[in-house]
Amino acid sequence: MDAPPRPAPPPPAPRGPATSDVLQQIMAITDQSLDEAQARKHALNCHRMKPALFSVLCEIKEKTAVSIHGIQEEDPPHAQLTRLDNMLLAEGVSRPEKRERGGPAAVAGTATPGGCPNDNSIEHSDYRAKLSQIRQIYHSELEKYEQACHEFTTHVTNLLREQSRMRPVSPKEIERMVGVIHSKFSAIQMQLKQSTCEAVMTLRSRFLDARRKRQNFSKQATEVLNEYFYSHLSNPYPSEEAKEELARKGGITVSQVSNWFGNKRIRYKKNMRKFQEEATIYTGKTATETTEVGVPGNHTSCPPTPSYGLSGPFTLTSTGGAFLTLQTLASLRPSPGGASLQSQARGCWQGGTPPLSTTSPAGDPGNVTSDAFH
DNA sequence: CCACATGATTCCTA
DNA sequence: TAGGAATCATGTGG
Repeated sequence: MDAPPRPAPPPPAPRGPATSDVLQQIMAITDQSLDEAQARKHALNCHRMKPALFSVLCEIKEKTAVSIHGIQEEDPPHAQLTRLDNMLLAEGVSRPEKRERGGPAAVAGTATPGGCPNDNSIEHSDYRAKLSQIRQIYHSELEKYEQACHEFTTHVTNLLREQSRMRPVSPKEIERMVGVIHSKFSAIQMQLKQSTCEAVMTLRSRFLDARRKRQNFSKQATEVLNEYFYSHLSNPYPSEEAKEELARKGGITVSQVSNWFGNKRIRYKKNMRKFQEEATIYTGKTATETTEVGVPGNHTSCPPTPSYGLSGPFTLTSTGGAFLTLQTLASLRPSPGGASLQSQARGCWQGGTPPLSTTSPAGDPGNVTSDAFH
């Protein structure tokens, strides 16, 4: 039935027998020891028929390679990678660590007008430290991956080049292999980027977005704010400059100053009786300071908000205990020059309506202390 | 644990 | 857009 395959059919082509001979030798190599194989390899390399055989193999390879080409490539995870990259860039992770304004000074003077909206002094610096940690880890890992990728690529390329002496390996094939390696490594990189993004997000939610996480202000901050508040009781609307100054002095942010004044005004108005004692303390305090420094109403000595002007009501309130009486007095006082700014302001803000535009905090610093004009 | 104090946020208005 | 009012959530003292 089945005739055994003929060992060597005599093909007409002149190189027929030679080819099969070489092939047989190749096959035999696997059965031999390493040294033997090495010697055989060398012999094969020097064989006069080697170039011919090689070209045949190349031809076959060329044909099969086409079908392989179609299979590879065409996977666009680029979109996600771009997203991750953008995210990391936006979070400041991708950048190699940017130095922010003055190191230690940044803690003391955190009032940074026009700064980042989340500039919450200590907490923010803590956040930055953690972010910096993440950044460092990210970059070191990235570097490791890149190095590994490079090493592996070089290794594989060398291997293929080495092999190209034995079998047909086109430069294109090497290129393709390098591409495969790169895509594998970039998949790993993507994972790294993804987990870094997650870490940053967690950090954000823990620090910056923890809205309700609050800390009571330092004593100094509270004092600075209270002093300003009670010395400008007739118009407790600090200008932007005044806020900045208060923020600087209290080691808090401008928005915190705004919050504080907003809360204070409303709580004071709601329960003046409760704040009476506090008012006495601060007005008394400012009074002494006034005599000491000689700049009433400006115990915070904020240059941009020269609330000089021996504010009528303030001068009076500075006598201490007569606080409520003074309020009444102030509101009843006829205003010289027609515009009873202070009574207006006072009447307004305590009466539940916002201050008139004439005394609006948006005005120049001088207006803030409109009570100082009398 | 509770009540109160207080900083922060949200919504609304002028 | 700043400020008022209400509310939330945390800190703090008893």
